[in-house]
Amino acid sequence: MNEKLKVCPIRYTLGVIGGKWKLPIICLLACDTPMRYGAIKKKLGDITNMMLSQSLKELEANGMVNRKQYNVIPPKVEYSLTNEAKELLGALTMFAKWGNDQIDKNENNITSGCEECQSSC
Amino acid sequence: MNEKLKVCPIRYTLGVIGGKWKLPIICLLACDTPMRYGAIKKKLGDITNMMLSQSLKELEANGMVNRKQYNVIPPKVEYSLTNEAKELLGALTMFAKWGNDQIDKNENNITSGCEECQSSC
DNA sequence: CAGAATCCCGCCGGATACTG
DNA sequence: CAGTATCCGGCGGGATTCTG
Repeated sequence: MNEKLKVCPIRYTLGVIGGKWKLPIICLLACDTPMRYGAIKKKLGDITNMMLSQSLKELEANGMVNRKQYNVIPPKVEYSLTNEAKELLGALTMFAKWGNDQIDKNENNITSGCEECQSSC
Repeated sequence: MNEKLKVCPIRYTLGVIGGKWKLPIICLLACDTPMRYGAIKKKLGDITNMMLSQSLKELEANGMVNRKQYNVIPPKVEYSLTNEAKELLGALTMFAKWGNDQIDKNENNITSGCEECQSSC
């Protein structure tokens, strides 16, 4: 992601939101209320500290999340979506709609909530 | 993809178009002219037969491409996008636009064509 | 021409333990 | 509370070879 290469913009986008956990995190933060590290972890349920901190770090590096650190003890850090990230939500909604249509078409007895991020996605 | 699971529709969508080669293939076929196996391979350049046939097969299984086989010798097979796939192109365009904006923002001396699929994506 | 079969490697992501 | 450090297995994808 940080090399200066000619790259397909779609693949660039998928690189930013790709991987197993970034999308669920973005969905969680889409509610527009800053969330603490522990709260995100609790919502996602089975993510490890390793994966969560790494995913958040990469999302931050790509300008997707704001990290606000309060210098208190015990530590408190809040994460929220950047405006750039919010601009992606529209496209994600289209993906969700398309995905739902396909799921309904292929196998017509499926419930279509987002299990991982526990939200509407 | 074929298990009957509650699944996030966005992740379902990314599952369908995910992987290294499916997106370039879709971009190629987006021109709306059916393409032969060999033509796709030639355009993509460095894809192996393994990856191309596997990607096409999975795309077909997920209702993304039509496979038209002419029973002649030597074999001739043409691939094209299904209507379902075409419904995704709008969302892909949004992804491309967002990706371009980000690329321009982060590193402002980059050309933004799609190197892999040789098309406008 | 349009693939299938096999073998193999890198790395994404998981488990566990530790810390300011 | 909010993370690091280290080790490790599985699997996505590549190289090569073969065929109807």
